Amino acid sequence: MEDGTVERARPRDRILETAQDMFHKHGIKGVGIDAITEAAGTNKMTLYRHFDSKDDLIIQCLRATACKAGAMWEKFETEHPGDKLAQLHAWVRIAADMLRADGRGCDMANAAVELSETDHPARRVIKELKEAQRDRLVTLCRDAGIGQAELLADTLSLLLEGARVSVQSVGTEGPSAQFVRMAEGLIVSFRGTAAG
Amino acid sequence: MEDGTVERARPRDRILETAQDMFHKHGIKGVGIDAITEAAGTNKMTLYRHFDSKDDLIIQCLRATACKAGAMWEKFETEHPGDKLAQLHAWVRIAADMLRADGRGCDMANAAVELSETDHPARRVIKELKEAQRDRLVTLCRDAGIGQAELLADTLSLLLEGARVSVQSVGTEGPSAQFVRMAEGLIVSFRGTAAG
DNA sequence: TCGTGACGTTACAGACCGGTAACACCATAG
DNA sequence: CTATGGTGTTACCGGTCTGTAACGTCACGA
Repeated sequence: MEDGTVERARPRDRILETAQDMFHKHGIKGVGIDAITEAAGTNKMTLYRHFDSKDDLIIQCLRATACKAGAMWEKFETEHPGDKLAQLHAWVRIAADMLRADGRGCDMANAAVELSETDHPARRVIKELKEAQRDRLVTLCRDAGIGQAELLADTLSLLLEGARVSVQSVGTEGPSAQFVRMAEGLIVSFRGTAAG
Repeated sequence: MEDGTVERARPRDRILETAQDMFHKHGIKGVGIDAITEAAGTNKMTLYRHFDSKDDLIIQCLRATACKAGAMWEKFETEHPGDKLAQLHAWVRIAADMLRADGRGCDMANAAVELSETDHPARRVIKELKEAQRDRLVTLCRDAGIGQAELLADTLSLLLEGARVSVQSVGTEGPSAQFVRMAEGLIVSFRGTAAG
């Protein structure tokens, strides 16, 4: 038991991984259950034995993606232990790298756009995960000695969110190309007015 | 001829108006042709006599929406003739009002998220319209005497784009609530460093 | 050896989708 | 009166979608 080879994980894990990737690339409404199961090397029945519905799969995918993103935050701490300001700059750098490399936006934001029904079960999950994401950035800003930590965190959040959407509209050469300059300028500006 | 009553415009106009509204509220992939024609008080055949395909309808809707947005810019000029800085502040105020009232983001950005196929015919239209939008804001910033006009315009663009997405994820009480404070702060900051 | 549970296969239901064909209607212009 | 063009109606095509039923297979553990 428990061989857990990388190339042949359990069906549930393969489905989750494949669905995350395909939802990210093609959008939630742009990919069907059949396409996911085929790409995951399994079948529809097995998917529905592990997930109640497509909506359930969507939610599990969002949680899994958020979990991966959470791992990145731990890397900030290990690479710059104790230096919160360096971690904030690392956040900016990682964000800029994603902008350049990815071409698609944040999975949660994209899902919120696609799932316009106000009572869709995924919406509360999106809100929950996005708020947790915000709290972490606020805490980082505060620990980095920024006076108006909430305002800087929210501004950086909106800038990144906007940049990730802008990339999808006008590409990487558009306004998002200036993201690092904007973010670094804001950090400098907020550090200047720090209320220690 | 040309009675053009408001309550009973020509079918093509009714379809275009209804489609814009429904695409905006429910998303492009969330609305079918049948639903549009029924809401517009007409039928599918009439729609396909005026539009080549759903993709064509999407594109015409995007252009119509952009045209309406263009009318807003003329209002800036009539309400603050010659005073470009006042027009810039008016832009911020209008943007904030939309954030509070609308709940759904920019139609072009939403469409870019939904239509992930890189060769979708609407994508070049989205890019074209978004670039025109950016050019107008850059020009306004420059005419308002801002030194780094492009950088301010791009920053404001990303902030608004991000705010409109954030509203869909976490609602109007999230980071977008600080939009005015952020935008006004940026304008002040950029005016301070103006290179006349 | 036998049972059990996870997984695969096929087929299907029921709904919706975008798009088209054929035909009926009706106001207006000539 | 008649011709014409815009419109409405019905029915349909082929495809795709989520989700389910029934059955077969296979590994593993008791």
